[in-house]
Amino acid sequence: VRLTRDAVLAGAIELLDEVGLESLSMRRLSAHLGVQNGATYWHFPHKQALLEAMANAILAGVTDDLDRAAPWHEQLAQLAGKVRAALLAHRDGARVVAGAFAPEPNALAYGEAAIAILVGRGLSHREAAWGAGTISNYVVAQTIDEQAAEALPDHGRSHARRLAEVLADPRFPHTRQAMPHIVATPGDEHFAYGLGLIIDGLRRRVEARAS
Amino acid sequence: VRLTRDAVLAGAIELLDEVGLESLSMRRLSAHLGVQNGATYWHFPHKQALLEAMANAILAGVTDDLDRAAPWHEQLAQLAGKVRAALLAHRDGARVVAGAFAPEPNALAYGEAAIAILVGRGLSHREAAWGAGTISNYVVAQTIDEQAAEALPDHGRSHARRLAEVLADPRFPHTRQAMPHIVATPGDEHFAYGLGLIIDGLRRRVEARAS
DNA sequence: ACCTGAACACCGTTCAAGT
DNA sequence: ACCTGAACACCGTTCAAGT
Repeated sequence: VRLTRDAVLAGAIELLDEVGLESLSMRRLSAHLGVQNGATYWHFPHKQALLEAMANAILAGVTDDLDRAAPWHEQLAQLAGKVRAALLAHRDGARVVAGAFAPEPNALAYGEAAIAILVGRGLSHREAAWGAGTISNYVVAQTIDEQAAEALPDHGRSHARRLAEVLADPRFPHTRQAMPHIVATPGDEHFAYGLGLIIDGLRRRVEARAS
Repeated sequence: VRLTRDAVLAGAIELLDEVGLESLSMRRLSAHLGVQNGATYWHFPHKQALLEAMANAILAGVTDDLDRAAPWHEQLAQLAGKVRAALLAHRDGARVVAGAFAPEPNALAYGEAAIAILVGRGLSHREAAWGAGTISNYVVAQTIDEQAAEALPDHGRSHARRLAEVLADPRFPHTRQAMPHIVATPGDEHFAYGLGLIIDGLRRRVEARAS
C-alpha cells in the first residue's frame, strides 16, 4: 500500500467529512489509510502542515470563472460567495481554513483577486488590503457560525431552548425579540446582509476617491 | 487548600496569561492550583464549561460607561472598542471568546446593547441582530489576527520573510505591494478601518429608514 | 525512499475511596 | 461536600530498525 503526499491529503479530507475536525487525529488518519501510526509523518512534518494543505485544497478554484464584466462590487460579492461555498462543501471547512496561518497559494490567489478589484477602483494598497481582510474575516467567521449551527444535535432545538430560557431574563428584551435571527440562519440572506454592509462601506470610499 | 469555583476560574485566567491557550490543560491547571488531577472536575463538569466561564470573565464590564449622549454610530464604535480592549487584556483572549458557544451573560449584555442601539434608530430586530453579529464577528476575528501576529516568534520577522518569498511569485503583484498591511497591523487604525466599513453600511440603512 | 513498531510525554474524563 | 489516587482511552511526535 504505497502512500503519496496527495493520497494522505485526500484521505484527510475524506476523513474530515466523515468524522469532523474534532475527531480528525493523525492516528485515526493512519488507520483510515490502512497504514501504521507514524507513516503519515514521512509525508507531512506535523499535523499543522497537513491542516494547511487541507485548507489550501478546500479553497481550490475560488478565483475561477469570475465575471469580469460585472460591476466591481458584484465581483467582490461573487468572490466572497465562492469562498463561502467552498467552505460549506466540507464538514468544518470554515474552521479548517480559519486555523491555517501559512500563506498557501489558493488563499493568496483569493486575496490577490480581492485586492486587485479594489486597487482597480482607485483605493490605496493599504485600504485594499484592509478591506479585503475585512471581507475575508467576515466570510470565514460567518461560515463557522453556520457550520456550528448545522452541527448542533437535533437541529439545534435543545440549544434554542436553552437560549430561550436565558433570554427570559428582563435584561435582554431586544435580544429576545431578535431570537430567531441570533443563531446563524442557514441560507444566503443572512450571509448577504453582513457582506453587503462591508461592501457598501467600500463603495462609499471608492466613490469618495472618484470625486 | 480549599477550592471554590471562583478560585478555579481565577487560576485558569492566570494560567492562560502565563502559558497561552494551547498549553492550558486541566492537568496543568490542577498543578497551578496546587491540587490533584481530578479536583477541578468537581467545580466544572468539563473543560468547555471552564472555557465558557473564562470567556464570560474576559468580557466583564464591556457595556459599562457607554456615552449615551454620543451619536449612535459612535456608541457602536465605542462598544466594539471596549470589546477589543477586553480581548487584548488577556493572552489569546480573542480565541477563548471565539470558542465560547454558550450564551453567557456578558456576551449577551454586549449583544443586547448593540441591538438596542440599532433598533433605536429604526432598524428591524432582524437587521439589528444581523448587524450586531457582523460587528461582533469582525471584532473577534480581527483581534484573533492581532494576537496571532503578536505571538509570532521574533516579532514575526521570520514569518514576514517567508511571506515575502511567496509573494515574489508574479501571480500576486498587488498582494506584494500591500505586504506591509497584510499581517494584522498592531494599533487601532487597522481595526478602526474595517469597523468603519461595517458601521458605514449600517448608517446607510438607518438613513434609508429615516427618509 | 518509505514504512513498521514501539516508545515518550502528554491529554480529558471518570470514579471508587477517603476525609 | 470536596478532594485524592489511580485508571481508561486517547493524543502528537520521534526514531531505530526494517525493506
